[in-house]
Amino acid sequence: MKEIQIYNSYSGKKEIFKPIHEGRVGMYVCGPTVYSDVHLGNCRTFVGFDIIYRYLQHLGYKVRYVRNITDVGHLEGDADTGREDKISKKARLEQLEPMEIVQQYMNGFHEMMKIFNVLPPNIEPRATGHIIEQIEMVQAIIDNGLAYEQNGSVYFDTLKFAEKYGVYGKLSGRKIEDLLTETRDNLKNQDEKRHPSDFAIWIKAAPEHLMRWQAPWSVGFPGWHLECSAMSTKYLGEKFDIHGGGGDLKFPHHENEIAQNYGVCGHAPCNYWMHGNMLLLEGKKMSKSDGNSIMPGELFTGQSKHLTKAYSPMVVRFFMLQTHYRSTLDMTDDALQAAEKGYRRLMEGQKVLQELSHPGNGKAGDLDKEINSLIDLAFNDMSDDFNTPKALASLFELVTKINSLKGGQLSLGDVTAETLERLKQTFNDFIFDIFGLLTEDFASSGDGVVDGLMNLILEMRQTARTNKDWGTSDKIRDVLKELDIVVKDSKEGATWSKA
RNA sequence: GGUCGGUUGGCCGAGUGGCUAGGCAGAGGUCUGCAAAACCUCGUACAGCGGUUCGACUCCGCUACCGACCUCCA
Repeated sequence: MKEIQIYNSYSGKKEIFKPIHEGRVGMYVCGPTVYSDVHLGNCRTFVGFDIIYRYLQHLGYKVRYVRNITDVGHLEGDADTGREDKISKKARLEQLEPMEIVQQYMNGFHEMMKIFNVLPPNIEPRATGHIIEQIEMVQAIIDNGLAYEQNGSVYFDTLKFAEKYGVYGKLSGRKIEDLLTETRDNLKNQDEKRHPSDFAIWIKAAPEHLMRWQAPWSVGFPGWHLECSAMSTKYLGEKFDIHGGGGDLKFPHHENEIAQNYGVCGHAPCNYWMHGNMLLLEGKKMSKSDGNSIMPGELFTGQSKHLTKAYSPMVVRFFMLQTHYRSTLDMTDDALQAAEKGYRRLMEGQKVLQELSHPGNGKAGDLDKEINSLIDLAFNDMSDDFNTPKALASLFELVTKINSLKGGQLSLGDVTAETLERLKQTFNDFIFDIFGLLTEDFASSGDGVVDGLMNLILEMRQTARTNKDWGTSDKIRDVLKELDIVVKDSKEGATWSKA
């Protein structure tokens, strides 16, 4: 199997990927909290890990991909004062059952993932379905002396953890000494925690709190960080390969997750931590709570002050591929327009390629070699920490070759049949399997009537052209153009597409 | 304030101690009845100031600006 390198956020270095069990990968990615509609920033993370999932599978790994749904335990605002779970709050505001809220937004999330052609995970566990496991985990942490109970709530003892293992803060680059000195600044918070950095793993429910379960300490609900520890352990084991999520989850979420796993079994949950970078809008992180966000729906309709036109889901997906997952991506209308053109060029190249047929007796010269090395390069780039923009660059260079082969600037006689076949296979693999792009048929409305009419019109225009009746020919082209239909003439005849 | 990251041509975005990223836009050309498409050629970009080096956009330091995290966040 091809060797790949992964940037490990925990070590801060690229490392050669070695799965725990040969040929298999266990991957856990933090999913959304379903208390409102997903925005585009959320989508970027899941598209990013979708590509990783797809590429690992393409390489032949058997991947168990677990992505959770957070449907309880995610506290609003300051956990010390607010004490209200996001779902619960939304339910109260909207006078709905919490599960109704969860269902509504979970459905919306799934729909959006489908629109972006994000593959569903193998397991999509929900926090509320794993309360027992979480309670057991709390108990285990208490038994190991790393958590304490206070008035029915249970807190993780970060100081003890830091003393015992010395790793608290490593993922997010925090220093334990800083945590210690924090104490005096926080005396004002007359809360139940022994130390400000301690965090709740079980929370006693206030009387008005809707989501609640019976536990040894109180009737309450689990802390946010706990679910991921419990569910990843349940489905992937105490130690698995890759844990991913958005970069904004590093602290406190992932840091605390690591602490919890140590608290239960004395070691970290996974070997590789991967974090996707943020999607920016107007140079600032896209964030719902700051009001700086675009919803996918706004993008698809173009109904946003940030946009001049609508963009299709695949254009957006392509747009995301043009940037490495670890870089921030600034979304602008200009950039989307460029992506749209690029996406179409790539897909058109793919179409042209698949229509090429080899005349036989091709020779393996420089062109042949060049094509093969561009293909190799594309795979090597993907294997180097999933460098999609670089792989894409190679594909675009190949698109130029493909167009030249079609246009006659290059000859298929200089390419072997095997190479052409390999090229076709590579494009299919990359575009559909790895990048997960879908064809948006610009040359068809999906409506047989329109296609039929268009064929008729183009035939009539061809007749006019044959008779050198340029007036008629150009009129047809001009009128179609006003209808946003572009006619392209070539040696084989005219084709059309929507602008 | 603390920690970390970034600053690449008109725009978006890779990457490298000396060798073309790529996409979009722009200029010229080929093809074409014209146009579109396609193909070819082109701009010679790496925040600023120092340093290391035969050589730095790439390494080091300082400065400026931007961002992320330190609260809930993908």
